[in-house]
Amino acid sequence: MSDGDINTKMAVFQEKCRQAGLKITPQRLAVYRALILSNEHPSADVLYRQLRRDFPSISLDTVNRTLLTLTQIGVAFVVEGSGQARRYDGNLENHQHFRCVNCGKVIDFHCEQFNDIPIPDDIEENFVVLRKTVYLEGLCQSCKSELNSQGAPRLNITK
Amino acid sequence: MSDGDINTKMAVFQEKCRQAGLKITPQRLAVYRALILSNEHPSADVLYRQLRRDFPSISLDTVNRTLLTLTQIGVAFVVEGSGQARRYDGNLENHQHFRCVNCGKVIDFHCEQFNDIPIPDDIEENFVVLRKTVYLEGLCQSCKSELNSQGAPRLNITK
DNA sequence: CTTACTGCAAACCATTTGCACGATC
DNA sequence: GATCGTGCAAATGGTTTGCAGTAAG
Repeated sequence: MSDGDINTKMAVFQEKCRQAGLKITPQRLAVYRALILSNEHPSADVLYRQLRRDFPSISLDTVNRTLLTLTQIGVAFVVEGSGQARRYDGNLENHQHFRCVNCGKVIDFHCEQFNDIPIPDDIEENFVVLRKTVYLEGLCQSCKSELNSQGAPRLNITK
Repeated sequence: MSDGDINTKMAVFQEKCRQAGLKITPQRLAVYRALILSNEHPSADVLYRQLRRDFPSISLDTVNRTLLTLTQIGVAFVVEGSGQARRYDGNLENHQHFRCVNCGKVIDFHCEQFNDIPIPDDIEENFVVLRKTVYLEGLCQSCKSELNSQGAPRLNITK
């Protein structure tokens, strides 16, 4: 990513913060910048260790809280299923999962078309693929109506 | 699932245990049975509470350890990313993730074809879909060669 | 009779919460 | 100056580990 791209993203981010009524703090900017500069889908801890170098007073809590905020204003998201208690599936037949971001339920669904998706050549050649699945995230039927009846839903991807 | 189906699965499971040199214990059978009877992708804790009803002496540790064993002999798997520290992604462009089950790294890849997958009607109608992604799991390039050079790899999906 | 499995307790790690101080608007 | 954000400390929840007793092969 070029310096220009980064500056643009930082500007957009600051604008989003203002729109959301969030204050622009050095910590917030630093966490967001570190996140978009990373391509390793970092955990809070990884970012924290990194940020501490340039920002010795930053705390892990702030990193955690800031990352949560970033997902809430829609400038970041949580990598598939991470941060949830480990869940097991004993059904080895080909199927897909939908996860409700509100209640955490994982619901099976089936779709022929999904099973037939080919794996890209560059992956097939250099990696060993053990599992392939389509993953959907959103609101399940009951959470959808629950949130509708409450008015403005505040979607919290990490819940 | 019919009683016949369950009995078949239990028999296959016992055979797999023997092949893997694992002892057939009442706890192991109970955990596996509870898992395949559940369609809610349970966590260890959920299974534990359920199992305790019929098996008051079972411990949460045994459930945890047994579930790990089940993934190792290939009769169960861990639901996408669950059980890992929460990881964040600040890249909102359409892309897919490959997760290495050995080192935990999450690697981005791109594939036009994946972006165009339609969401099944029954999901589209009853759920709110906020994110759609193809998720691959396996061994990355470096772990692949590392494990090759070590001889028989013992794949541990949860690591 | 040997080896592996289980249950318990303690340790560990990631995440959350309450609170007082400090910074932003 | 009011409100929100931060850092600290403690609490919580999930998972792992070491160990001694117990059960399976």
